[in-house]
Amino acid sequence: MKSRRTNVTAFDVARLAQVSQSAVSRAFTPGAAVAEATREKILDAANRLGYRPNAIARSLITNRSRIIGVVMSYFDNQFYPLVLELLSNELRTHGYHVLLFCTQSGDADNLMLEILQYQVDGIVMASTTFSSPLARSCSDAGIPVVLFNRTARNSPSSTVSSDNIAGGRMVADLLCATGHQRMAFIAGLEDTSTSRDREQGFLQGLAEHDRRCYARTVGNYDAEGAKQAALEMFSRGPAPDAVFVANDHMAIAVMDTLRQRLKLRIPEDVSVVGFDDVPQAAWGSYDLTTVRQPAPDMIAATVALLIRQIGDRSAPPERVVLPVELVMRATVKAAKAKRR
Amino acid sequence: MKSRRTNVTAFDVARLAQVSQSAVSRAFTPGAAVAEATREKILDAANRLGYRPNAIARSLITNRSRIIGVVMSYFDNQFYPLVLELLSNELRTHGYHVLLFCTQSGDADNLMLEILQYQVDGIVMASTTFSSPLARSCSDAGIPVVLFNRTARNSPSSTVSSDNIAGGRMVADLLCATGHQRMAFIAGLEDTSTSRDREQGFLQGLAEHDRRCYARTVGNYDAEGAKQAALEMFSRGPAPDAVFVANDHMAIAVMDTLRQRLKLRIPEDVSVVGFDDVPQAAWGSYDLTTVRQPAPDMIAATVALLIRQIGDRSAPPERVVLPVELVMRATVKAAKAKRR
DNA sequence: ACTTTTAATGCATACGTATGCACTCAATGT
DNA sequence: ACATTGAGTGCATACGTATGCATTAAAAGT
Repeated sequence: MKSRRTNVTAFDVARLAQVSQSAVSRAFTPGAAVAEATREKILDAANRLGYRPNAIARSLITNRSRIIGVVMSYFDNQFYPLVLELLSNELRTHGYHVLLFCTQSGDADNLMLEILQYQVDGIVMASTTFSSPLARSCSDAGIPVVLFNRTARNSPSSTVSSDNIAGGRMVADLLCATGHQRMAFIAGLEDTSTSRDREQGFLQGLAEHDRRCYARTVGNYDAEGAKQAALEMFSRGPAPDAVFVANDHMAIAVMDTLRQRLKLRIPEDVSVVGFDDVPQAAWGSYDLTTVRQPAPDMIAATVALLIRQIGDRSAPPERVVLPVELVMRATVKAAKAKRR
Repeated sequence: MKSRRTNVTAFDVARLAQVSQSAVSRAFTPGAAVAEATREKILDAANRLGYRPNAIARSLITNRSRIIGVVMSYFDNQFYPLVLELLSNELRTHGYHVLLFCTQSGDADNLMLEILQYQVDGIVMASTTFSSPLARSCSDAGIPVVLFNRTARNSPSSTVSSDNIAGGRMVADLLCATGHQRMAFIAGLEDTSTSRDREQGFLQGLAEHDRRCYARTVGNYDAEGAKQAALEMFSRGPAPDAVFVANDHMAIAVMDTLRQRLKLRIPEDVSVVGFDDVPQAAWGSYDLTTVRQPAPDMIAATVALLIRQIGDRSAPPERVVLPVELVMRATVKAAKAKRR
């Protein structure tokens, strides 16, 4: 019937319930001073009219949008969609909602300006970082920022990640303990803390066993890149007998390449280890030994951090690092029981 | 320094640029009447102060939030995350942003009420439907709703899907042409239009070749469910020699189960066909023959539809159906060149 | 040179809600 | 019986922007 959007306002409800607009507002504000009788009268009228408080108007006056901006990319790496789902649900239980921004590398700064226009109460940057000036401007504006699965040195932002260094070291320990000789690493994006830390931990772990990394190529956290990196790595000299790949998404592409293109058996000819423990790692065709990131804990920490900092704007940034766990499956050759 | 959120307003900019607040507003409104000189003066002042228009306040007065509510679930089926990414990007090029709601089946109605509070300009429901009364209340409120990858009979909502029926028929044609004898179907969720339509098309296609469906179980669009469905299907009587699975996500789980648990070879012992063409279908270990949904086209149609209906609230709902394409890979046994 | 049109600008108001303040009235204390 | 408290309520205003209207200045037309 009506061509214009039919906005039922608090005034309409007030008129029907024979109270003031203030009373209506209070009826919808938990903990506000309203008599139980009038509250019910108001809720009744509201239902009758199909009234829902206008979150936009509410945000304007409270200066709280209850919206969290989330910046994310690499959706083809299943880790991130699942994180997004967990994050959305966890935020929802705390009364917050997700305004989503996808970015293909680079324009994170422009994107951030768009986010800020929406007066978000906080920002989660997953698989992305942004320029220091911008980070500072958020900090100045009192908007908490959490870098998820990334760390940054000179940033005023908080950080939630898993212990990538320890994870890398675990892989080194495992491969050494199982008697591998030529252990290689396929890196993700060179400028990400995850790839750097996993590599660093791996190298440290090898060093503790008096070993060095036998070969290294770069896959840029991309399936196609990983395939090329694997081919390159196996195209010269004696082949590695173990490859640590910086994440599962690449590790799976590497496994396919080793098997189909190079006709290698896993783990008989070469062992493969990944990182993240995405669902596909457990699929029958891969059964990939990997390092599990505690996604639910990371999300819980992220949300807790955000909420604390929203409540207290002067709270200092924190850096949360959560423990990882080695998941033993079928892509690492067991140690030979040899005694000599 | 300042402990409160430091909100630079249009008035601050106006004062610095020695103009009125109206002028500032117009400087940021494309196509508004401002002299080029003053516009530059204002933008200069805005930059100096770090001013960004407050989208919340703007929404309040224009009655346009430039936010689209997106409801989505089944993130472990890679099809949906990728759709989400495409959708977000496409909307962004049109000046819209995504408010994301994840739902684990059932509470779609409650969720919708939360969405409506945010005065979204439109709603996309992917992999979900909601109650008719609610659909009607959106329609009454003049908020366009697009059901993505779902169809609904008596709904006032628009609909974008691919031609699932034709897809199912293509699979039937393919399996018949390649000489299969016992062709089976593993369904998704029984109450989804996608599963029903794909099955219906499959059955019609078989009927046209004077064939019937040899066996049928239900996997509920879930990996574990698909595994059980496959085991059940192959546990009694002569095994099927071809299985059409309602989507790739399940088809992959089925392949793993057939190979590892039942020691069957694909396609020598049994052919498998999926639906969607998710990235994993092309992975080396699967190389799954499947029916491709034209995700980019579906997204483009969705956004176009939304924008048209936002512009003209009285525009009638539309039902867009886009063509699918058979992607031949390696999981269907080629026809024997037999003449007798 | 005078009128008519057009472009820029400012003023004032509206969007829908939350909240400080003042007020009423019933309940409690003495 | 009176003072005191406290809970409920309404009034008025503020949040930051967009926009109709009136006004002015400049350009265009004759």
